Amino acid sequence: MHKRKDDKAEPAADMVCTTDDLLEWKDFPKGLRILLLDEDIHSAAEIKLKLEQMDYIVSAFCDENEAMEALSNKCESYHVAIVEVSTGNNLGSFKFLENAKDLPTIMISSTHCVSTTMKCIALGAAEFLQKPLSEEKLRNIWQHVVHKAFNAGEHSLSKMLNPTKETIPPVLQLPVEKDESKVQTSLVEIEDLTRRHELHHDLSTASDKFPAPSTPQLKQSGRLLGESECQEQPNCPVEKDPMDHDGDAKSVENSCNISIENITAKVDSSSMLVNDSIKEVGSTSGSKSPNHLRPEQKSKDSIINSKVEAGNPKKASTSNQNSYVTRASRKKMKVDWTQDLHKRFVKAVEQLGVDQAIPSRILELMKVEGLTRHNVASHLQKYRLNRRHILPKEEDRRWHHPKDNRHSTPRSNYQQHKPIMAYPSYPPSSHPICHVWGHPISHLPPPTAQTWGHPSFPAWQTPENWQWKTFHGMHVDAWGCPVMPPSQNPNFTIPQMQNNASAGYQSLLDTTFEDSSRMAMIESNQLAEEVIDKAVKEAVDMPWLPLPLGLKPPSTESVLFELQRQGISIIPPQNPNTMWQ
DNA sequence: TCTCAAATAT
DNA sequence: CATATTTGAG
Repeated sequence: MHKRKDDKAEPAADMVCTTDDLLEWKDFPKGLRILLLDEDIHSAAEIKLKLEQMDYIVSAFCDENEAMEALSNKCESYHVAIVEVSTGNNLGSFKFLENAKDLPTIMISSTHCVSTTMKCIALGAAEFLQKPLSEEKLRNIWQHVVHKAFNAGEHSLSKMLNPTKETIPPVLQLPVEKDESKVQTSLVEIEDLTRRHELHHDLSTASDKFPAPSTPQLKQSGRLLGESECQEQPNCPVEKDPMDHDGDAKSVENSCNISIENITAKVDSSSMLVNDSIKEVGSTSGSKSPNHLRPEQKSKDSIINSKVEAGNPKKASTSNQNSYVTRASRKKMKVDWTQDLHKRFVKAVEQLGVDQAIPSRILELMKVEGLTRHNVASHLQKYRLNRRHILPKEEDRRWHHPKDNRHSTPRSNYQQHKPIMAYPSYPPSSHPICHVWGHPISHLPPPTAQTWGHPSFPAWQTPENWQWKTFHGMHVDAWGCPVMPPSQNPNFTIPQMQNNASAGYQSLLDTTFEDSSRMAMIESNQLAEEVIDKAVKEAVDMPWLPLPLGLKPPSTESVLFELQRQGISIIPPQNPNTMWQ
């Protein structure tokens, strides 16, 4: 965000219009000013003509530099840009695109190239249209302006209503949040706005109204809304800029604060996973779009825009028509506990100590925008439940695998191993376990930062399958037990993993013997003298039994010597040879 | 506020 | 039908 502004002395092409402007704008799309850039003069003329027939005001350019110049000079003059991407002028077009950061830019091309499209979108293009441009497509471009205004409007409205508070509504806007009111306000306005435009465009098809741009859009933020659902999530639409809100005491923390949305985004780009963290309960397709757009795009308002961009307009149902906004605002969000989110959760829990982990604190520590205490509480409930079920077993298993201790991290308090004395299997949380093997027990927040893994990507977890439902064998670990030393690659095989059920029994068998003897050793140490004495005694008393481990039969010489010492010089004739053999 | 348990949604 | 998450009560 900030980056953008600093980067290039952006010709304040920003916010060409706001919701207010739109409200004032009587016959809205009419008079929309469009900057058209197409190197092909004919094409340019053609498009221009079409646009003008729709009462748009068009400034056509065939030269990219001219266009850019125009942009920088009279930036305020355009509401939207349409830029042609031909195979020959790729670079130029992109340059323009990059330059027109704050101007909704629609890329057009006669060639269909996914990667180019991707690139455009990634660079912040609002849409990518393929030639020939249908009238419908062109007619719809005004929607980008609305989206733009919409997003900006949220900012300003929020600001106005609550200058000190978050400028931007939390990504996840829940009904209970205080922000509700102001958001609501903006929603109402927007809704009103939409109504008015519906009147104007009465004749167009329903899908023309609100449904997004004509081209199926990528959800840059990695989520798709239900196809027939509202395309925008008025209450959670704006990209959170950590620095941008919450100027108060929390500001520092906020640097690592993260919205659910952002978490998702990060995951998306880093692990190629697309997980929606929160989605509308009602939204139809939970379809995950496999789009991994480069981070660059984040700079622009792309995240917002893209999110705003709806799915397939053709599917837009009539239900959109009335109060889609209102409905959206009411919609309950479902928190999807992605591995990332869960990771945060677990981290928080561990920091607090499993014992003292309560929803409110966890929530604080997690620093996830929009997440509510309820959400956390719920998850905590499940978390505890799970541990209750799984840990005992796990402990049992570990009880037989003392050596595993070597790898367990101090933090994994609930992975602690059983004490020597058997005790009913309770969740470790209910009683701090004393460690037999001398491993540090810290259910308390380790003072030092993340010692057991990368903050955003603890290694102990297989990203894709953090949920026990997916890989039962991984449950315990998946539930956040840092069982392995930090590693660079979250996917590599971890020793601990092998000891989980999922790894099968082989490893169990493999280690049993060693573990047992290990145990024996330890016990021996503990009872050192007793044990040794006993062993010796047994050996002496019952020479016919195999000698205890570690004891060797005396040498003939030493025996003879001892006998002699005791005054027995004559060895009994009875099979002296077999006596010790 | 926290927890537990029932209700719901996927 | 099972599981995950929300909702509601104590």
